[in-house]
Amino acid sequence: MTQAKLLAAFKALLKEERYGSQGEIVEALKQQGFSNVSQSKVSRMLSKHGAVRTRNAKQEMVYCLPAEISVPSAKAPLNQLVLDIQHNDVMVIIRTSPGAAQLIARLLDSVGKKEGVLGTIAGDDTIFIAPLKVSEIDFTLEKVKSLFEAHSVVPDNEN
Amino acid sequence: MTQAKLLAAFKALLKEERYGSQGEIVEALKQQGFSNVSQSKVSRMLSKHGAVRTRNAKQEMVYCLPAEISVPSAKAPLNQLVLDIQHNDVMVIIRTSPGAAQLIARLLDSVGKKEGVLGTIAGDDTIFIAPLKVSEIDFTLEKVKSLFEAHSVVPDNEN
DNA sequence: AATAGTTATGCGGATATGGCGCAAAACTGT
DNA sequence: ACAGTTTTGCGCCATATCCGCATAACTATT
Repeated sequence: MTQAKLLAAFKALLKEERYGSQGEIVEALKQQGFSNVSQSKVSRMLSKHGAVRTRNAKQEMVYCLPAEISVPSAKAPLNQLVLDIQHNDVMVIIRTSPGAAQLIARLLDSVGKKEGVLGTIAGDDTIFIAPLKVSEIDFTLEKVKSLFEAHSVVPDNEN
Repeated sequence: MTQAKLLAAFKALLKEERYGSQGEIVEALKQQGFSNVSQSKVSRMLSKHGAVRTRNAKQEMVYCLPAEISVPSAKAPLNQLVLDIQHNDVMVIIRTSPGAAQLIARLLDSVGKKEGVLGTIAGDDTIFIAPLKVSEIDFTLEKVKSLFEAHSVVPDNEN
């Protein structure tokens, strides 16, 4: 859905740490083709995601996401524990909130081969995922991402 | 709320392992004063909570809850990881889904003294909680319970 | 303190989500 | 095949969330 893409773009913008007003964010998003963005919507997105206004390297006041949500709330969904999904040619690496890696890894193990996950190993806040086939790591990556990214489509639920 | 009470009563009934049909469950719940229960509702509650039909000690087919929800879903709230809260005179003990103890303990630490939590130590699926004051452990217990038992609805069904 | 730029929010309407009863279909064991 | 039991599609309703609009609140500067 476009909603998920908007969110991704939104977060990416914040990561750049160079937008000083909500108006600029609206502008940037529209530039990317998102038409349904208004200042009030951006305001709400910002507060919803706990964004803060801080000074970047140039001493400008800019919006950014807090480095790390140290402690999620009791009613937050589990996928919020997944902070980042990286990969190289042969494995996928997930960073999680501190202490959540074991749990998330267990979840990944449970979906297992259907999602292209051969196995996982988890520390405190990091998980290594071995893809079922190294040559098809893109498949694994996509499956893993869709599992955690904000309300993805869940296309296959069948045994 | 009555909804929460219904759920609690429902789970309690299943724990007894002596109800062999959905009709019996409806009957038992009505007996307890819940009027808004229908067979189809029970059917949906059962599947939503992953109840299974199994044989009890008397070899009768009865409904019961699986011993342990091994892996929660990605969009389930964190409080669903808390499976049980016990206590004695001097400490509170929480059991969690496997691998979730570290995470939940961290959450408890973050609420800290305000909620009567002096400190925690966590293994894989168990947490020991030291109350701020042993003499006021009831306070701690209540706070901890309310933190997680807000509502234990499981938004988890697919297939 | 006035001002201009920026942000938060109350309001009302639009959507999305989830729960529910009904009834019929599907299933189960005998 | 049958009677009891369970599931499920459908439509309806309650609730929650989202959103644009307009305006109030706020901030920094002068």
